[in-house]
Amino acid sequence: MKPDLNTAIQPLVVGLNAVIFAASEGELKVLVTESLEGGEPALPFGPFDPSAHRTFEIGLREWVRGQTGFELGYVEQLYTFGDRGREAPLAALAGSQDARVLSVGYLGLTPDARPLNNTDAHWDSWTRFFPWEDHRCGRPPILTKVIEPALRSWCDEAAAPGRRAARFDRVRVTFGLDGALWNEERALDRYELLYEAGLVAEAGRDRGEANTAPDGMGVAMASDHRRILATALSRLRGKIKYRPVVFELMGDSFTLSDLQRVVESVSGFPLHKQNFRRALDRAGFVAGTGRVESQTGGRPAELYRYARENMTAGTALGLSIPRAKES
Amino acid sequence: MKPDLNTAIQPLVVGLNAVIFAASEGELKVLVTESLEGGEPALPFGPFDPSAHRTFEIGLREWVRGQTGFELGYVEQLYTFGDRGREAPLAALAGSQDARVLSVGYLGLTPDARPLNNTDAHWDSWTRFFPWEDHRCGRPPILTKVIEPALRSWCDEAAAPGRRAARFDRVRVTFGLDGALWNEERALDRYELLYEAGLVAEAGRDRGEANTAPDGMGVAMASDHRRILATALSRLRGKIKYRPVVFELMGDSFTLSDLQRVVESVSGFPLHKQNFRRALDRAGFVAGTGRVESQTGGRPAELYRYARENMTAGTALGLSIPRAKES
DNA sequence: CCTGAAATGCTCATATCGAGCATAAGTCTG
DNA sequence: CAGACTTATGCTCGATATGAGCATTTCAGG
Repeated sequence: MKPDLNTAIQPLVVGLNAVIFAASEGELKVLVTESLEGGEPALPFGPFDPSAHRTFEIGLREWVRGQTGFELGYVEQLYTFGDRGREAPLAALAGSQDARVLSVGYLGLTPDARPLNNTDAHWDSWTRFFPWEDHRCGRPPILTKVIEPALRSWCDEAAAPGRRAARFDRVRVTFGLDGALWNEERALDRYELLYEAGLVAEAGRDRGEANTAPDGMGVAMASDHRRILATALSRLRGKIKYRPVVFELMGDSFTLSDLQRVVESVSGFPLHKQNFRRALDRAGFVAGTGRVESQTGGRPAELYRYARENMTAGTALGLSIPRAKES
Repeated sequence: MKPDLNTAIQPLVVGLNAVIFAASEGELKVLVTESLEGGEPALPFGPFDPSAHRTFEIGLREWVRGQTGFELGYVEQLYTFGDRGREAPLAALAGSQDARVLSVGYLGLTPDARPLNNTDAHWDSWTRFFPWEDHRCGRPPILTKVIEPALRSWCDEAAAPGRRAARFDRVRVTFGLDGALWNEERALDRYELLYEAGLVAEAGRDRGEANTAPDGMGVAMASDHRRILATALSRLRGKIKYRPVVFELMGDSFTLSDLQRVVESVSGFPLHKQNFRRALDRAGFVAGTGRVESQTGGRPAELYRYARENMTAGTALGLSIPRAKES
């Protein structure tokens, strides 16, 4: 086990990918750019310049500031993507056809979808890319009508009966079929399974084959960006339950319904309002400000703020997500 | 936001670091090597060769197999470390003094601490590196006698009173002082705080200054390897609660006490035996095999196995960790 | 056969969770 | 302006989960 660090033979290029989420009007939005040749939307992507940046995070914040004109708040590293093949569309841009492109994905959160001083980029709802993940108005029809049957027949395509059973079991847990529960945190697993089954456009594209994806399976993204986005969504959905990160998406003051709408938009599920509020103040996450918001269409709602000061206690740091039964 | 991917000016080298955990005799062990010049133990480290390896994970599994002669089971990416300065001790080994070294850290789990066909590497208990994290026999004396007072005076050293309060608040939540609870998942935060406060040997070493670390603060590791190890421990401690990963550390059959000892060794806390068992079978994680283990020193214990088949149901995927009061 | 050591079984008070009814306080409509 | 409608907010109730600890079982060893 002696370290034997050879200098890489194939050139390596390292980039930074950012999945930047913001909430606007109770919807979780993601920053995407549409400038690539292929016409496919992409995530903001920037080079990592080792001579200029002391750390990844500093580099990331710097080019986000430069490109969009705003400052990132919460930032966390997601994953480093380095599979061969992912570079093809990007290496061309880098000018070095033969370079292996690694990219370090970051998740960034910012309170509201600010206007951008750059015209290629815009805020887009994540549901455009993962329509099957949005259960706020009940189980999405695409799941029942298209995805389930397609996955079942994908299972049957497997050669051996054992492999068929294994495939089906995976489908079952991942998509919550036949009595299993839909786990919103499994967004990445679902995307990967759909990719494997050839049900998203990237699958055919990456293999240079014809597109076998049905209609309605969301918008394909450049390179493996939709996978990175799925990683970010999964991570955010999980994190929200054990760290008070939602508040990074909220402004200084908000109504509890605003907060609930954002959490619903993140998790993709409708929540039980009263229980959500009970959990909130049991945990001491928020404090009332005394002011009210009257444009609610009903009784005015009190404005709350994030109670940072309470968070130092040994209390739970996560939000409970009490799902409501139906939309 | 046009992608503007310059080829890096400073050479980049990417390595893979593995934190490989195994359980042996109810203790969580980590694979370390002692071969570096500095005399400091290090984590297994291998080059990532982009021309040979299609993915990081394949590369990792391959050199672990080559170096140690065994196959990794569960593998998960931890974090990519790329701060400037971390490379100094490693670049020398790589032969390129000026290269920037990134390393992708991986966590690997394997059922038991197998003998190695390589003599530099050996299995070591993690407690050697983080003695303050082991609360199985009560709060470790080093915390009360050394760390707490040192951290309190570090807080007082801060210039402004506001900064003092901020420091203290951080210390308080991180180390569970003054009524706050000790959260075992914060192992990384604790290590980072100790580093900042100059209480671990790496702090002085990295700044080229004298060692200000008190005795008993665990064994320093090469480069930022102790930080990587802390990352892995934190991740494992968290993961164990919401994915059935402990079983990756167990053999085919085990007694419930074996399982409990491993969980205790991971979390660093003694567990309430009866409640631990109740939680286990409520979740359906394990199934009895009918066989018994008689070398227990008391009533023989039934041997159990991991009930993979139950895991497909929509049940909770995490282990509950019901702490016992005292050792 | 008695004793100590674990393993295993069971109970009880308390906290938490899921569900839903009831009331309050605005806007909107005729 | 009254009544309908909408959203906010308060509260209750039964089902479950959790923390704590007592009791019983089943072995090894003297």
